[in-house]
Amino acid sequence: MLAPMPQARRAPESAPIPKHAARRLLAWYDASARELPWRERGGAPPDPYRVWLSEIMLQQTRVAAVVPYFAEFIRRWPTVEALAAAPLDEVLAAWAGLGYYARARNLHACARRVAGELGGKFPATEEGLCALPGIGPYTAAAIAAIAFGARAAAVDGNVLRVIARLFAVEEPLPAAKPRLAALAKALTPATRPGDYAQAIMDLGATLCAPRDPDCGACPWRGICAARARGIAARLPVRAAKRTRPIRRGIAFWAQRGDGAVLLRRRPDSGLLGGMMEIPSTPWRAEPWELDEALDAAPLASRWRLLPGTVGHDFTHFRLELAVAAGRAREARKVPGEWCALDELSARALPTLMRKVTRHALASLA
DNA sequence: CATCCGTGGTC
DNA sequence: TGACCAAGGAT
Repeated sequence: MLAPMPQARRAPESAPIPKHAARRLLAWYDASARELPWRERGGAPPDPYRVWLSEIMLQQTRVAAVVPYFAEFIRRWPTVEALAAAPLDEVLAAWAGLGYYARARNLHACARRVAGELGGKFPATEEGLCALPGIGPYTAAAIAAIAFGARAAAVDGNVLRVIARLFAVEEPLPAAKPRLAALAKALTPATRPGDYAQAIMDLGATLCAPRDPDCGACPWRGICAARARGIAARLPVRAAKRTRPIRRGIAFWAQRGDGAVLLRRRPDSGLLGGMMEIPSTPWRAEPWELDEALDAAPLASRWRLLPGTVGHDFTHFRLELAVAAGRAREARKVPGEWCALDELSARALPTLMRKVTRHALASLA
């Protein structure tokens, strides 16, 4: 029987770590760093509250989308104690439009933990941070490095891409993540780890972009294995995704004589958890007939289907929502709550429901 | 590990 | 226009 051949593949621990890579990146960062509201200038010590808030908002969300939300949150709740004292519903309403609403619920829960049992102080270690709601491995490392100067490697999507290219790792994600994370950690310097964490993410967000990377301007152009082999643009390799199914439903736009609209609160967990909505049928693959949908209507009325539909793409499915309009003749008790039209903007309505509102108002105008 | 969570930008 | 994907976390 033949003995198995030894693997020719290099173990990750033995991959050569380029000398001075971190120093070179930091020099590039010092010369090119963008000015962002949560970034300290002039060597002022970072405020862990601001670092934490920005990192939660930046999860799977672009800088441009976060900037106005960060400013508004800091204006309304300048400290973790202020945020902890706010009603959850106000926090959800302020978060509306930013997406991934579990982040807002966890944000609030985390603020209460820190302001309460932790005496207003965020933990300074990755382990301590990771135990808090809404803080996972990436965010814990980012806060530990940026706010507390710990030598922690914050490995996000940008870093995975940069490292995959730097070492020309062709193994597909997500299987390659542990290897890439180990390489990222080995590359992290003991000096200025917070600036380094932001620098490598900045590199991924600007020059080392997913497509058409600007390798000629990269501080690592001389040491990048993928660039040397001409394969930078097609790394990292990702496993194929499946196509999104379509779900359909009918939303019920119920208006009272005074113009108020009927809203309903969604369950605390799951899709759009804790947010407000226009009541609707369940969402399913098969289209609905209006007659059949009336079983799910929040009240009896002469419902009529408005022309057109509202389309919205979630991560794992596309939703096509028709809208039925009806009048509530009496002020009798119905499930949910009535909301005046000019107060809708202040409610915790996710983007999908704002689309429904816009659609209904345009059709009825 | 796979799946579920929003939204907006980009080509 | 459809597909990709972004400073991820919870389950």
